Amino acid sequence: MPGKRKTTNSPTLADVAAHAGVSPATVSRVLAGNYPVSRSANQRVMRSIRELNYAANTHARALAGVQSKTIAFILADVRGQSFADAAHGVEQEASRRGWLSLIGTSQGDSARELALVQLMREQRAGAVILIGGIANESADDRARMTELARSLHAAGSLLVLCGRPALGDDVPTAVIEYDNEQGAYAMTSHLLSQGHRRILFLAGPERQSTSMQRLAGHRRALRDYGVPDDGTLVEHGVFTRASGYQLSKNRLAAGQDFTAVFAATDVVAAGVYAAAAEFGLTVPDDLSVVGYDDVELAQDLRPRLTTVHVPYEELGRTAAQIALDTRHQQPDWTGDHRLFTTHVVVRSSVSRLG
Amino acid sequence: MPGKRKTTNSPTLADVAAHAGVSPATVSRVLAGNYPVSRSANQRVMRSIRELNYAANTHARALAGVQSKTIAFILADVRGQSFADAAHGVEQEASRRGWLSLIGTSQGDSARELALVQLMREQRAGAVILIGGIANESADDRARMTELARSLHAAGSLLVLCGRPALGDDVPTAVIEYDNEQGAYAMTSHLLSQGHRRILFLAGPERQSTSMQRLAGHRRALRDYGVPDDGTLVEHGVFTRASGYQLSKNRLAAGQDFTAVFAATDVVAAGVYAAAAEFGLTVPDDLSVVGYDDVELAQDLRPRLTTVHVPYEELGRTAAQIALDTRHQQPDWTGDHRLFTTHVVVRSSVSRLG
DNA sequence: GGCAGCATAGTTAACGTTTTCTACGCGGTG
DNA sequence: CACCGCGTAGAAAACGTTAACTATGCTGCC
Repeated sequence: MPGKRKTTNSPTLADVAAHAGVSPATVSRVLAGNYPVSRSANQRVMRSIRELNYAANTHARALAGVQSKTIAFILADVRGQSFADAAHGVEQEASRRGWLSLIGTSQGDSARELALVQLMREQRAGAVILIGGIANESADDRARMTELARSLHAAGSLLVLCGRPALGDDVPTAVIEYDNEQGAYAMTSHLLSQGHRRILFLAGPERQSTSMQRLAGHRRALRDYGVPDDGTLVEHGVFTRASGYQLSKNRLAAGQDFTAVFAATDVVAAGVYAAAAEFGLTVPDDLSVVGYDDVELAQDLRPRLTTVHVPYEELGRTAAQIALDTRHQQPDWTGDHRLFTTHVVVRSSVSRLG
Repeated sequence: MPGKRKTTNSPTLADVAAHAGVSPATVSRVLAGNYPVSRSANQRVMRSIRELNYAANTHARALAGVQSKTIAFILADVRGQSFADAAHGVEQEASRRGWLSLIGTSQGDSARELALVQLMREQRAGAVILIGGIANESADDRARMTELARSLHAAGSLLVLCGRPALGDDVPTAVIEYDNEQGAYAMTSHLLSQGHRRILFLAGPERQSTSMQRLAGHRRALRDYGVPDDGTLVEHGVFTRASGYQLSKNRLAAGQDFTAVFAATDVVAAGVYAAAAEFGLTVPDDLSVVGYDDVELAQDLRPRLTTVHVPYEELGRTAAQIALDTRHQQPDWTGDHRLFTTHVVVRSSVSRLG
């Protein structure tokens, strides 16, 4: 017997039409609701849809020319609290408008990120949001990303940089940033004003944008205060608790030649707390510790952590808003740029010296 | 002048073909690599693709019959550490195989979850993974979810329940669970063995599956030890730090008639720590506290939190594996079921009484 | 020297929608 | 009473791919 070609099939619009005794066009119209359809036809169609348990095929729909309402976002890792907050902002705003979110994780790798953006482009995502800093981005990587931004824009989509520096003035992207450098500057100033002169800075990866910006802010503050900065008080690691623990443990084992630690991230600071405890040091009496991000954890650490507040969720929400609002711009549009501010949240992890 | 219909357009496969001076079929073959193509044609096509910056249209591809390699997962909120861990497991396994992840958040709402599953079905996702418990699920909701599971399965996709009880024996779903009830039983037994008799249980929402299972385990342990359980030592809230703080603060203000608190979640326990501190109570001397989940935070709380370990990331990874491996089953397939075990991690937040 | 068979290439019919175009009946109007 | 317009319906042409057929030179072998 001649069977159907495919074995597993969902009912199609044509099936519904046949079942309801109308044409496919009518079913489509009932679904879209943008064309007059008689009461009786409408009812029959709705009934058939329910009985056949019909689900429209998004792919066919997209091909036929309807926006697919999918937004993409790419971040290093969903497990980081700050990333998760930003992702939540994006997702919330998107779903509030009935959009679906495609997600990809880059592990902070530039090549993988590029590949993901290309994948999202193939999916015809309405916008692609890049969340957080990126590491080891070569000039070539930047050129390719720029090209992707242009392609996306030409296709009526949009590349959005969230928490990351712009690609260039003439690149059609939206960038939603926060003042990373300024936040670090303010924090180091705070430490300095409390009398600290030897501050160990626990940075992230050497060539990671967020890490570099925070380190730059720290250094500028040192310079402005005329505090020597010979680079021996900077350690590079990754943005994890384990890294903060290991790095500070090593330095402590080698002899404590600093009175404060500025961890590039709150979770790194948590690692510092753990190491300090192992050496019998109490925070902040024996060692002051500060972080960056102001995630919930900062309030659970004892003593509560002094840190820099970053409005991650708002950042994500704004990114989604801009992404969804400013697509389909003029061909010569060259971007939008928002800068959020950060501020120091003083809690109890810094002592006053002298 | 007669312009093109659409204003914003990406180059199509036909454009590439024209540019390279070959037929569309040849371009498709070069891309797929499943058919012999001459060296020269191949090169010309690749060159044209690069010059035009071509990106294949996934929708057209999917329509023409190629699996779109998209997996969907739905959870209550990306911000929870345990959810994030599970999501990470899913995403990692998916992307390792070259699949993309669609994500949706339900805020723990059953109706919204149902709507999301339907949306994912319309997207023709290869599998739909539901992560974490669900609240207020009515019998009707369950019936509708069952129907969706069947539709998904009939279409060659699959519904996967991760960290949530099965829908029924004859429903074609994969379920990846951990022993929620047993973990709570073990934890309460531990508290009991340390001499605690009056234990305040801080549960989640009244009709939330995870919360109910944990509470059930707690109660069974109480029963087995012959400890009275009149329900006055159970409070319902939500799985947040704020909820744990408020609930325990209220009870403490009313007079402390318990020696230990079993928080349904580690972050709830963090709230308890905060409240205890406000009342001048030290953990564990004045009050023992335990949690559930064993997220990273448990190690940063002071004293370090005794809790129940749940392998969230592995749960997520396994869900994705099963989802991707066991699609396209026989029509009469009725599911897969995995049960992970939990165990108590003893740290320093419980004192020995008597 | 004819022809089987192989390596390439092009044609064309799907795939499941949406969206023009047409088409048809019918009530009201000049 | 002819005709216009309106409300409703269907036919058919896209949309951008893939894959099943055809088609066309060649190579080499009997």
